[in-house]
Amino acid sequence: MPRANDTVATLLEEYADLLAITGGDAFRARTYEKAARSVAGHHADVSGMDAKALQAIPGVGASIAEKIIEFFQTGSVAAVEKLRAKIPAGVRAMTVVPGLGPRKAMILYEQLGIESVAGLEEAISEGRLAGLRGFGPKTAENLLHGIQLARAQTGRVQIDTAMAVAEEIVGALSAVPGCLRCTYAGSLRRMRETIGDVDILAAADDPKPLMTAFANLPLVAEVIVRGDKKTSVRTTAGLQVDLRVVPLASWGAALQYFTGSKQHNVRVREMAVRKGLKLSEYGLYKVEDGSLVVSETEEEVYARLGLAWVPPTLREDRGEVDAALDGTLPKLITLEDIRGDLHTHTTLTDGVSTLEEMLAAARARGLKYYAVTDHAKNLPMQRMTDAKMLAQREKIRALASGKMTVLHGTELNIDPDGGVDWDADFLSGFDVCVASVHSHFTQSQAEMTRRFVRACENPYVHIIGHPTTRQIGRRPPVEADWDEVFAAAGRTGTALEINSYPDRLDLPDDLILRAKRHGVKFAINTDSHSTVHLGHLRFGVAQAQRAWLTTDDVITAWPLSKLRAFLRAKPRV
DNA sequence: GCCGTTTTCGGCCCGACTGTTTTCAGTCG
Repeated sequence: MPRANDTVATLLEEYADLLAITGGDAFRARTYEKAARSVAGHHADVSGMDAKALQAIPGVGASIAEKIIEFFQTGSVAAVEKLRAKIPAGVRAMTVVPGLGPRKAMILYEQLGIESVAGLEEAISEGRLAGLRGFGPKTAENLLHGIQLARAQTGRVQIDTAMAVAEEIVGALSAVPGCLRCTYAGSLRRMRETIGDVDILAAADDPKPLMTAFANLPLVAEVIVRGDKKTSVRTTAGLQVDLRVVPLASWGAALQYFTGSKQHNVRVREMAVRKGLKLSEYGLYKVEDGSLVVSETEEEVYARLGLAWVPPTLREDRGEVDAALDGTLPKLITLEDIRGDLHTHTTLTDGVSTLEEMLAAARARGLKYYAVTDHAKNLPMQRMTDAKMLAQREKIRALASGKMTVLHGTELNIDPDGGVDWDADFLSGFDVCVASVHSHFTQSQAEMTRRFVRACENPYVHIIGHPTTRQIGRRPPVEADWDEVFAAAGRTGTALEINSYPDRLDLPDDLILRAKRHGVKFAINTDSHSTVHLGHLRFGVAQAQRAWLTTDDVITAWPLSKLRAFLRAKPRV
């Protein structure tokens, strides 16, 4: 089950959207949005909290606390149900289309009766929007483009969503009597950035109890197919999950087979054929007499083919089979190698956890160093000032103690020309500066490239944050000549971020690979806005693995002294 | 609806961009 806080946050978000669509007080809608973010980022579980405890959460007052309690007691909230009855779910769903907000969605519904993305697409192609106030030809064109963008994402979910489902199922099935082994495989084990469906693999002598337990899990909405070897279900959130049960003797071969990727497996099976062997999900066999060679562990299967065991994150047919053959697979960076985080926020800007809470949570995770990098002043909505920044620095210096070194930094805004928020004098006061693009996403490729190159050339910019600025499923990456940007980063000693946030994962793995060829170093950061986001680090590390990175490549895996030397080297550019 | 060493009422994250309008509404970060 999802975290109770996330369930509540989803409900509050929906209520905020419905308020906005029905044209209620905009500030009221925003209040619910804020409360949703705050609840999602709250460290303690809200289920079972009383009104007093709930109201201690910032942004939650008497009314929202009451609704949360009502939700846990009755399973629903009357106020939400009332608005749900007024507005078809499809109207809200239409606002996933970029450029279509609540006001326009409501106009489309009221004037034309449109209540789905498909209905909107049809209406546009039939020209039915013409004449509708506020919907000119350019708007229609932009909406069509937005629909394409939204559609490209359908059917895939963010990696954290899939992981939560998979870990819950593995946990539940592992407890079933007779279950000998259970784990997730497929694209989730390879840690692809989004997941189409979840593959669960289990080993048992008798698959029936596992299949029954699986089909009866609380998160299962529908059983799609049910058999002895395989059962497929759809979860209440619409995610397809396949369970395959194999004999323990086939475990290794099955795990290898169901982890994929398809292209990787094709390459591995070619190796088998050349050795007079045949590889299937049941094992590695001799072609001549059909006798079983090995099948119990993945390591054995790879070894018998003359290959080193290939980490799942590398299994994409990007040269890993050859590397496994001649023993040149990299020693991949792991979660345990990470020593620090250089991009995090607090309540001083848009975080929902205080400085003290963030530091305590980071310490609890055993980080050796941690940079607080709240937004800089040129992002107007953050209302940052020089005085606030300096006051935060004083506070950090006063709080700093113990085994974790706290660095004071900021997340600068790269303006359209490549400049940043402050002058050299003020910038020199920071221990570390991340610089990110937060506006003017649609510049030409040449302008965007120059913008990034100039930012790299700034002696006070140590890290470029979430370089492509994409938001998976919502906003495409900006267009730049990445090789030119990477060359500038390499030349100037500017690290590029691997942002671990599940809807960013930015740089993506293919661009990390390209950047590495230019000698670029990387910072795996969480961009945490709450203590619970610190756990996203695993997803950033996985993207780094997929790009073959080792600890040498990642500055946040370095000891503090080496990191400091890297940061100090920058102003001499 | 929330919140307060400016306020228990009256603000609230502010500004830019876009397409549409002929003075501005909606969307976005």
